Amino acid sequence: MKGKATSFDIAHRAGVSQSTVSRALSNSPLVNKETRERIQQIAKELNYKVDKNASNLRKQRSSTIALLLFEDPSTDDSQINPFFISILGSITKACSAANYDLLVSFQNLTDDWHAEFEDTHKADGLILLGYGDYLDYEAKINQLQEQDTHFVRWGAADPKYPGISVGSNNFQGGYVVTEHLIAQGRTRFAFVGEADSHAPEFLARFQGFTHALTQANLMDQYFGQFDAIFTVEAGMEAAIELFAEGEHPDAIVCASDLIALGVIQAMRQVGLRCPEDIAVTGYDNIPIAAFAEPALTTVQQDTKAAGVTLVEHILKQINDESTSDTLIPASLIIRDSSKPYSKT
Amino acid sequence: MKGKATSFDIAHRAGVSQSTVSRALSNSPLVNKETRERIQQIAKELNYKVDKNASNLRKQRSSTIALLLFEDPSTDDSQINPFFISILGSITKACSAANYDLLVSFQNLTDDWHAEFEDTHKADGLILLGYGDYLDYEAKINQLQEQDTHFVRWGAADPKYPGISVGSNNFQGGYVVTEHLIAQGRTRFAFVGEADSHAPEFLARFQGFTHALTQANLMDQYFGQFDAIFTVEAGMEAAIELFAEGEHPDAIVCASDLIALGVIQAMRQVGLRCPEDIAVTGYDNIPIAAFAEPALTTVQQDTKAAGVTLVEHILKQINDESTSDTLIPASLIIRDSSKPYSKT
DNA sequence: TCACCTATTGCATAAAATTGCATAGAGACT
DNA sequence: AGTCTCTATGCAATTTTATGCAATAGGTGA
Repeated sequence: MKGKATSFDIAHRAGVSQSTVSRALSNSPLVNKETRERIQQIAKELNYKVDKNASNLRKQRSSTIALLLFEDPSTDDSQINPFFISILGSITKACSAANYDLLVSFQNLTDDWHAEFEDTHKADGLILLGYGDYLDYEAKINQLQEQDTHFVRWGAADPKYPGISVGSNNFQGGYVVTEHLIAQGRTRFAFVGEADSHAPEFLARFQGFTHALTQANLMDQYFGQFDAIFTVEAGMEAAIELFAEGEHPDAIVCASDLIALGVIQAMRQVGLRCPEDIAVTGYDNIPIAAFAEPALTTVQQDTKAAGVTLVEHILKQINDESTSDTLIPASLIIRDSSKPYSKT
Repeated sequence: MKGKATSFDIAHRAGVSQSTVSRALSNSPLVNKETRERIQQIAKELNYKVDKNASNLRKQRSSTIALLLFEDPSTDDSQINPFFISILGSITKACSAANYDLLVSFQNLTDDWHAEFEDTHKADGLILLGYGDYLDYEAKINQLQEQDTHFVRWGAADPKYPGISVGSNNFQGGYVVTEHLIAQGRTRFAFVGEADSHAPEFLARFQGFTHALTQANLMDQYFGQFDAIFTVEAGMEAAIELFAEGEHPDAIVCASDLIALGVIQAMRQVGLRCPEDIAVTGYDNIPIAAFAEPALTTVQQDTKAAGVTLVEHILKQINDESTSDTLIPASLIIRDSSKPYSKT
């Protein structure tokens, strides 16, 4: 009774060999239905659970995947991007649906994470999650590839890096929100948010934005792009700089919801109204967006699909099936901050 | 060369036995310094990593702890309470500092999680995280206890449940924020947020609130407590109900930041100003709180300490040291929404 | 010289499951 | 009866590491 029961204990009680127990518990057709049920019954009575370590050791796979989250070291520890949290939720669910466990690790970029997980058989594959240039660590990615480690990374496909990626279609997101503003009658646009290779997500949104403007022949009234990292403060500062120019646009597309909230805050300070004077849009659909004043029009990334797809891809790799880069479409959420003039 | 190197490969190259390799790599003093260094050198060259499964099997412990997050099934999948996310970040760091891995699992309350982790040797201990009444599942907690599973739960100490707990001092948090408002000259108080055993955290905040009022002899001007779950919408609805009574308080203490934002929203709709007419305070210090209009006075829970303490406790249990329930103090963050009348 | 001690190292085993191969028994067909 | 097939089961090897115990070598003191 003392100590956990092993398959031998069950074998003894059932009067069969231990191997039969193992087979019965994995529902092998090799064992007679009645014996199987009897064994399963005894296992339940003894509250038996297979020892994962022994099982993994023998099978040479761990039924575990590791999630490595790379944080922007510039931000506060505790302020993890809510977007990743949301993906995290959907990843855990997809994993448990596939009977996989999930190891989570928040990395700082200096760790030698590249070999730790699959080499030690702690995990069968890795999911790499992070924004922007965490993949500067090209050498490590290359090493993963060389070691035949299974991994998927979050972000846009990039020929610079080996391995496959799953990402959100930021170009399309930037495009649809701009298209929407144009349809509402806006013509003089500005974009707030970094738009360089350092922040590829923001850059893609910006490119979708300019694509829509070009298509609508509005580039001659383009007000410009103003840098801002993804915080409220940065949005305020960028907007103040923008308004310092005297004239103002009638629509501002922002690279994130927090930036947009900062822009609206700054507008309030200089006496501009949203959406009457300037329409403002965000990106991410954070919980507060619906309750901002005015309610924020924004673009929502499908985090559920993102998580599920990431897990699907890594499982395929583990099973030696082929996969390819995937882009997940984003959807427009229309609220008050982009209402047309006429509504005033 | 093919396949990962094992300790036998190293033993072969170093011309020693496998046992010596094992000892050398764990820095055992039993092996000669030079041999040890030579072996470590070879291990590095071969890019050798101990197989966790074999090691765990032999040692009968996994150096892994499991984090079980219980969600409120009523809320959206992807909207995990940011407070828990923040704890999650600090837990992962505390774990990796202690050389433990972290398995994360989001549970729904129907799973039979109670035995899955420690029984299968996937983890040496469990951290149970969740709000309110997830512990209704008293039977399962009791079973954990009976099985001698190591676990710590988040929340207030509660004699009803076995096992130890680590929690935030919600009573003290509710008390200090109320005390602050009193010091600012407010006298007619209301509280918005559920205050029953279903939401023990909110209840404790409420009790801290009434304690402060009683101490200051302000209970005769008490406006009452209005139910609201932790969302913006709920806050708005509760405030509307509150204002329907004709007169209004001059201070509203809310059980969460989102509720407070809803209350302020509702005030704006009926033409009441914050803080000129009514001071409003929140709880949690969510990222948006500093940038709300007005900036929100709130109470911040020390998530870093929370994570570290949870991990400390579970490690102590694993090492058979004794631990006891712990309460972590919260701190007041003063911003504009609680400014005194005089400032108007 | 012998007994004994110390410092290292090797041997053998245990940890708990999975799985290829061998085999027993039952039934069928010649 | 002999052989063949098929199913269900058992045997034994395998996975990799950690560790108690034995063994060896070299030195020391009586």
